[in-house]
Amino acid sequence: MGYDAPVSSAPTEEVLRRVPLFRRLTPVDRAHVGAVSRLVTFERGVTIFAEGDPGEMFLTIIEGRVKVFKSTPAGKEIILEIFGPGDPLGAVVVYEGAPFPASALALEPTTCLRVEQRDFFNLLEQHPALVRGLLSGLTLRLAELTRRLAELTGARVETRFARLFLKLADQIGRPDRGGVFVPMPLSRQELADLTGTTIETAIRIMSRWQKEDVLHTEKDGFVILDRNALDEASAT
Amino acid sequence: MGYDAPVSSAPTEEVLRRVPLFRRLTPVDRAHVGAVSRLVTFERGVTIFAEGDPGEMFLTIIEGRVKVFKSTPAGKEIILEIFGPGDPLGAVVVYEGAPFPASALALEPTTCLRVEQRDFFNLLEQHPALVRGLLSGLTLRLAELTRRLAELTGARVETRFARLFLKLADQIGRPDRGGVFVPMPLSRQELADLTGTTIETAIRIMSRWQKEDVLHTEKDGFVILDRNALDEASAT
DNA sequence: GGGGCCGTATGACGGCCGTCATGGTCCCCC
DNA sequence: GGGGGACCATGACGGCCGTCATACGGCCCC
Repeated sequence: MGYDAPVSSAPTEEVLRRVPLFRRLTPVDRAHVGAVSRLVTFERGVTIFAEGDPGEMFLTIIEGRVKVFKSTPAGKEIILEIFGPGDPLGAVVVYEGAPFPASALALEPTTCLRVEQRDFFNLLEQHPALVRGLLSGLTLRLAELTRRLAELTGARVETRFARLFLKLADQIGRPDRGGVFVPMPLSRQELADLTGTTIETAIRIMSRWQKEDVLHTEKDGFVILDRNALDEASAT
Repeated sequence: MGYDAPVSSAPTEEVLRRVPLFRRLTPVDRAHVGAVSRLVTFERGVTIFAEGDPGEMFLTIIEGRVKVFKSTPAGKEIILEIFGPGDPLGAVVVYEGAPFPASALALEPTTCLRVEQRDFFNLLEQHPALVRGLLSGLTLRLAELTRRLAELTGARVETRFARLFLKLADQIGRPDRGGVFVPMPLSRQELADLTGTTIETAIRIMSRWQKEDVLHTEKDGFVILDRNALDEASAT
């Protein structure tokens, strides 16, 4: 097996059951899915697909974290989403011919389930019920993007930071280390890309919050110590 | 027929043929669509649906212009799209239970074809091919939104204005009045909402361009006189 | 005609934040 | 140990642009 290409192997039934889109299929139908799908792995820092690439595959994250981002006309990059296990990648291009509108990069060692576009189409025809899940996912994605769009406008950077951490806290936070621990390590640059600002501004805000014991940065994530302060900042 | 409710009537075969999603159906199948759809009209300034409303219908614009917008947490509004004849409204909520993520308002006297959500679902089951069109539309919408998101970030307001007018020129502009005429009247406030800025800044930019003969505002639209200047500003 | 409202227009002011520059710390690798 | 790179940090400066205030013309309607 080559080491310059992603490692590829057949998925087990147990793995398929963990993919939301395929969960409701009968075991027999899942076997059909398994026959046309492969497990692929990506090392940290590897580009999974790039903006403009032809959308010829459908991926679902099994393990790991992936950032989906887009470059601005000025050359900076803005992070659209950070996806984790169970999230689909490339559902956007399920109909033929459309190129990926954004790029995806593995933030951690990542394993994905890959289905070629043609096979995926056949699956959809055999199982129209899958379409419901796809539409549902696209819809949620659209709603989330419109929300982000509204947020980016006019709000101060600090406000956007506060909202970002509040969202992370609600999604994956858990009580620990004297506050709410968010187990997602992000560099200052990535925080800047998530909020649409520069690294210097990101550093300034994070430094101040560190000093004021609002939010501490740790090796493996962040600890929110003063949620009230974030609520206040997010309201401004 | 009540005057406090939108006027409603049955669509003709000719109207149905003008809806992209139904164009490829056989006349017989279109008759089925016609049986469950109604033509509704909205006067200028009327809210077609509001953010948070339950998504219980699917609309397609037959005639008129509609702005789809979302309010920011600060209470301002940002225009996501301006739709015209043939464009779908509410395709976002085709699966049950999701509320509209944005509001829609008629910019002109507008006629739409309305299909109730339940009927629309039945249509999809009978004609799986329609799903392809829906997925396609949602995908394009997503790509457009990600593009807007990338554009909004970091770019100067004047740059966003230039890009907006260049896009309008490419989409609906035609040579006339000594330049490229864009037949879409938009108030300064609407320009501000489209670019995510304030009305004062919008006025300042438009006034300067008016003086410099880059872009003239007229009753029924805009005339682009110096496309080079816009190209230059959009590159900054 | 006058009053009110809407859209447009213009100026003053100030602050957020982007840009540039510098430096520190940690880690890897030669 | 030294060099280099990645990431974090801090200060100075300046300009874009948001906010506030004011004014003017057009239109509707009493």
